[in-house]
Amino acid sequence: MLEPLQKSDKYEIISELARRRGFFWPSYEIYGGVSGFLTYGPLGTLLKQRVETKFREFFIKPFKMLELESSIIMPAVALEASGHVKAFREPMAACLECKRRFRVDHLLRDQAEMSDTAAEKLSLKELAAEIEKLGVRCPECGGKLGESNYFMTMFETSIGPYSEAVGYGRPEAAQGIFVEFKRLIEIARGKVPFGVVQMGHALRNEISPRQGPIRLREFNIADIEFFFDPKEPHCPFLPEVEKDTLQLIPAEVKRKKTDKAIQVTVKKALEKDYIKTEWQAYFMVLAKRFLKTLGVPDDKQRFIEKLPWERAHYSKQGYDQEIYLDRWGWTEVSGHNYRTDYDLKQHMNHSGADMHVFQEYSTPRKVEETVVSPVPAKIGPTFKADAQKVVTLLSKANAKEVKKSLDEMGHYMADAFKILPEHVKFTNKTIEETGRRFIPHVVEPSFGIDRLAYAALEYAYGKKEDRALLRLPRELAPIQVAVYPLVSKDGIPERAEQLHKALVKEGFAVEYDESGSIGRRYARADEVGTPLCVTIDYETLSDATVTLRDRDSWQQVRTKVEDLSENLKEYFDYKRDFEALGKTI
RNA sequence: GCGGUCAUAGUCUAGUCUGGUUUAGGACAUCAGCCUGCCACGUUGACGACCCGGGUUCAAAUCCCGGUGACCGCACCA
Repeated sequence: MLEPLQKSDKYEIISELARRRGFFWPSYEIYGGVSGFLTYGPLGTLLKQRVETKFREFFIKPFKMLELESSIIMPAVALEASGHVKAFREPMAACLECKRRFRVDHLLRDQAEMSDTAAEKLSLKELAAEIEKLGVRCPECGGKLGESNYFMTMFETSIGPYSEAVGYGRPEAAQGIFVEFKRLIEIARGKVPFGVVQMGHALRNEISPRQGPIRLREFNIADIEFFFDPKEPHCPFLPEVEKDTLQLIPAEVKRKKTDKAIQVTVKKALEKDYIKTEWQAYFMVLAKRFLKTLGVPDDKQRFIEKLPWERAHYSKQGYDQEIYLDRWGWTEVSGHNYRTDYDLKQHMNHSGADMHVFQEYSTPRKVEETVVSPVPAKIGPTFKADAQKVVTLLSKANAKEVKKSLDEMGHYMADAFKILPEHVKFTNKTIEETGRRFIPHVVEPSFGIDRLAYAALEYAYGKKEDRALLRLPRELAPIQVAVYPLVSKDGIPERAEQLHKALVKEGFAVEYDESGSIGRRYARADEVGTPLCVTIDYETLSDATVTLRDRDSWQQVRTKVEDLSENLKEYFDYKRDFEALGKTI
């Protein structure tokens, strides 16, 4: 009864701490703020860098993936090709009575039982006509609906001062990879499977972003595009992970309107066809392990499949990786989509660039093939001046079609020219095929970096004796080591500064502070997740030893200054625990 | 975008209803001293705020209107 009505949730606590200590805060605060934009302060910038470094170690290095930085502004042609210009807009209409706004395509789906894809294809005029014809009404108050308008969810701009050229802020980093595919595959020396990664900003003009670092208009994304041969979809690393379990909500479970996850091994998920491609399953396991290293335990993670109408336009199968956050419940942190060859095909068709990959067979294959060849001696007299054209046409013609036509109708039409059997001859050839050409398929794990950084903070947050503590994994801590003189007199600060400099030189992220009492400084270090504090005292002056203090246990050990750097390196590489850093005090 | 609630230093907040008693009060944090021999010690001092614009009034942090932003609900989140 006496409990406060609204207990402040972790988001509130974290964002207060984040503002105060410089992790992140809303941008443009002095002008009242603009929602959907976030500024990373000094500590947040470091934290985000650490998350990205971890990401590289986890996904890029082991697979020799290529990392890329392409531009954020994209010309309209590229995004028209990718389908985003069409897909990143929503037809919306307002109810004339209650003024609520709705997505028109959703209304048609729900009220008129029109399929989602059908509704998507309609123009504004056609939508209006359908609404009229089918009598679609406001689902809330039953009022009449007003005119439909598109809301464009990409940021639009123009490129160059006088040009009419339309550009958009990229809504995903992925397109930068597809657009540059030709160069990338060349750099990869033509071999699939291979992965490309792009981390960077992406822009989406969300209608009403409201959740701090969780939903931003400008956000950090890490897209992996992993290209493979659809005829060789086998993932060789699968045995390493197939016994790992995933909390899964496949579409067939989700349709039953339950969000109870089933626990299955990767192997079973593939057998049961819950996950359609091995590579995707593999990356889902890695994603789960990755989140664990950021501090999110297994039981706070799950994967939920997107139903067909929830999926992005390019996706054949999609799972969201969700983690549990105190304020928002299950929250997406990564999306795993099977994009097939959709994007490369689209860019190939629109740009004319060849996006095929050639893969050599281990042994060349012999292929029997019928070839049609023109007979100039007969064609010349028949077609006279057009003879050369006819020869060219016939040499490009498909032998099977020509034969079929001649067999069935007695002639074959090459454009407007009527070809008779005597004009051609057929030969059987054995051709040696050394490989095949195909457009690679792609699975895409795509992470929201801002959400990851936030999740790391939320899961690190805790209290010890009423003091706030960030138990960040040691490789994520913005500041690795703090150097403190026990008191600020008798030459102790000088000795401490000396040590501070030495550690900086060794490459550690070190902080030095001599203000206030030692206890206060420890408390401050705990609050920003600094795992270790080094304290210089009178003993240091006489025997060159220092105390090391552990953030989580507040225990202390004593170690020699000369061993410090080496010991710390091993500690941050997880080769040594805190207790092994010196003699327990 | 709609409806409701709200906006005071770095942070949390008192004051707003009932305009003047306010050079806007406090706590914590920060900074400068003194003190201090290992966990937010004590002490002296300093810095620091009424979201923006308009209106009502002799007088506005306080009342009214508009804007911006935040929170909650609805819608949206491909």
